[in-house]
Formats: sequence, structure tokens, C-alpha cells
Amino acid sequence: MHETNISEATLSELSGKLRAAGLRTTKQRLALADLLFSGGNRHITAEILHAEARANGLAVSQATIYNTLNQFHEAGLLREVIVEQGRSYFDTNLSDHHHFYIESESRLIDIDNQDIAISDLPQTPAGFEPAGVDVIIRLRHK
Amino acid sequence: MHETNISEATLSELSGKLRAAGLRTTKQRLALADLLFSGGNRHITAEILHAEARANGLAVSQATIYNTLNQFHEAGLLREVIVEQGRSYFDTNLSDHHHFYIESESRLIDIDNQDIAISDLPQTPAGFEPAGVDVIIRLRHK
DNA sequence: AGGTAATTTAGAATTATTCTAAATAAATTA
DNA sequence: TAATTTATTTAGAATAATTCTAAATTACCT
Ligand SMILES: [Mn+2]
Ligand SMILES: [Mn+2]
Ligand SMILES: [Zn+2]
Ligand SMILES: [Zn+2]
Repeated sequence: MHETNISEATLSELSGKLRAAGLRTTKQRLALADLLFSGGNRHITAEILHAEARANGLAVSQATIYNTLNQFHEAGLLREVIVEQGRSYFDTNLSDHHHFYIESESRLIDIDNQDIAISDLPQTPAGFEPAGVDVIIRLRHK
Repeated sequence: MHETNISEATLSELSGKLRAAGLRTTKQRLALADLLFSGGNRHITAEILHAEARANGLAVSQATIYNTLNQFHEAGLLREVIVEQGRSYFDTNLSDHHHFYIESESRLIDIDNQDIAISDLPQTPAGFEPAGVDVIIRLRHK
């Protein structure tokens, strides 16, 4: 039995992910990576991740939650999604996609790249190049 | 001579705008409205507006800057643009348009609706309706 | 195992924004 | 116009997400 309830296979997979990112495989990072990457894709805030970690019995500080999310983001393991003032969402879905955002529920829904077409892109201002295109369709209850 | 340096014509135009929004025409609102609406369109933060107001000799508190931006926004005189974590931009351009965002300069550039085409919009989730579509093209130095 | 550098952490600090409650100013009424 | 009512402004406190600091702990390498 482990300190955590991560399966042997998942554990070595997650370890590899951390190593590849140049990050040491600590108990905290493994457990957070498991929460983030072992299920389906997720859109998650620091607050939610912290709550989930604690609910799963992991003693982890707020600082580590933020450090880890930022390190994973810098390493390209997470994408940051900015849709509301004040707090950041982190997205485990690294594919080229866009979002619906339901403000009343603070919820993001993926829009596959194939399900949207942006054409006639305007000329990029001289000296700059596109670093990413974010499409956010804000939704309200009908 | 006025307490402010707003022209007679502009003044009555701005007063009308405030009245139409159900807001009293105060010295502060008139001066801020002049900064916001009397030149070309702008993308502005609370901090920048406050600095400009003070630079123009208007004694106005931080609270009033925030109150005014929020009231103008609620009244539909300003659009809010969220592109970075932490702070909001307010946009005087109410036409249907999108944005380039130069993160290194904290600068927004308008993309006219005619210069971009979003087609094949995905089906909106049941029970919801689109409240707005934001396209942000993030730029970095080449 | 021992040495070194990375990581974690509690708690303080920071930043943008909102709130509170008292003073002031605008609008309305008499 | 004076009195009254209601909205606005404001200083300063409060809040909320995030980052920083510096000390303790842990991972990794030899
Ligand atoms: Mn980040
Ligand atoms: Mn607002
Ligand atoms: Zn997503
Ligand atoms: Zn704009």
C-alpha cells in the first residue's frame, strides 16, 4: 500500500511527466498531477484543486497549489484560460480548442477546433506574431 | 470659465449620456466621461483612468473611478474586456469587434468585425443562449 | 549515508477591487 | 429659494486571489 491511492501504472506515467518537465517527483506533485491528469480533461481553479486535494487526504499548502499550477503551466502541461476577472482557470486539454463560458455557474465547456471556423484572420500588426487565439462564447440561461 | 475645461457642446452631449443612463451629472462623472468618450475609442484600466484624471487636475477618489466604470459598464456605455488575470480593461468601442492583445505592452488593438469571420459556430448547450463572443488574438514580438 | 539543491510551507505581503459609513452635492418639493 | 430627499463621493477598511519570504523538509546524486 502507498501513501496515496494512485495505481502503480499511473504513478510511473505521472512520474515520467514530471521528469520530462524537469520537476522532481514529490508526493504533492504526484497527487496533484493525479487529480489533474488521471481522469478526463478538466478546467480547474487553484481553490477547487486545493479543496479536492484536501478531500483526498493530501496535506498540501495553498502556496504549493499555486506553485504547482504555475510550474505545470510553464512546462506546457496546463493551459491557462482567462474568462473572469480575478481568478484563473487551468485547462488540462492541450488540444487546439475554444470555450463556452457559463458565467452564472463559473463553468467552462470545450469547443472542439473542428466545431468552429475562424477565417479571414486580420493582418497581424508589424513586428508581432500570433501566440494564440482564444474564442470565448459567453452563455446565459435562456 | 468652467471648473473643468470641457467645451459647452461636449458638456451637454455628455450630460445627455449620463441622464440617459439614469445617472446624475456630477463634476466627477462629467470629467471622467470626457476623458473616456471625447477622443477616439479607448481601452482603459481603472488605474490609467485615475492617473489621467489626476493629471487633468480632477480630484477624484479611487472608489469613484471604480464606481463610475462599473456604472458606465452596467449602463452599456462601456464594454469590459478580460484578457489578463487580475485587472479589467474597459472599452469605449461598443461596436461588434474583437481584439489583438500584446501582453508585453498590456495593450489591446481592435479587430473590426468585418476583418474576421467566425463561422460554423457550434451548437449552444441546451437551456443557454450566447451572450457574447470574444475573440482574443494574443501577440508576441517576432 | 552525506551533501546539495529543490521543494514545501506558514504566514506576511501585494494588488486589484469592493465595501462601509459619514460628508457632500444634486434633484425635487414646498 | 429654502427645505427635504436621495444619490454621489470619499477615506479608509475589508476582501479575494495570488505571490513572496525565509525557514524546515525532502529528493536526488555521489
Ligand atoms: Mn502561470
Ligand atoms: Mn462591471
Ligand atoms: Zn478547455
Ligand atoms: Zn476594443
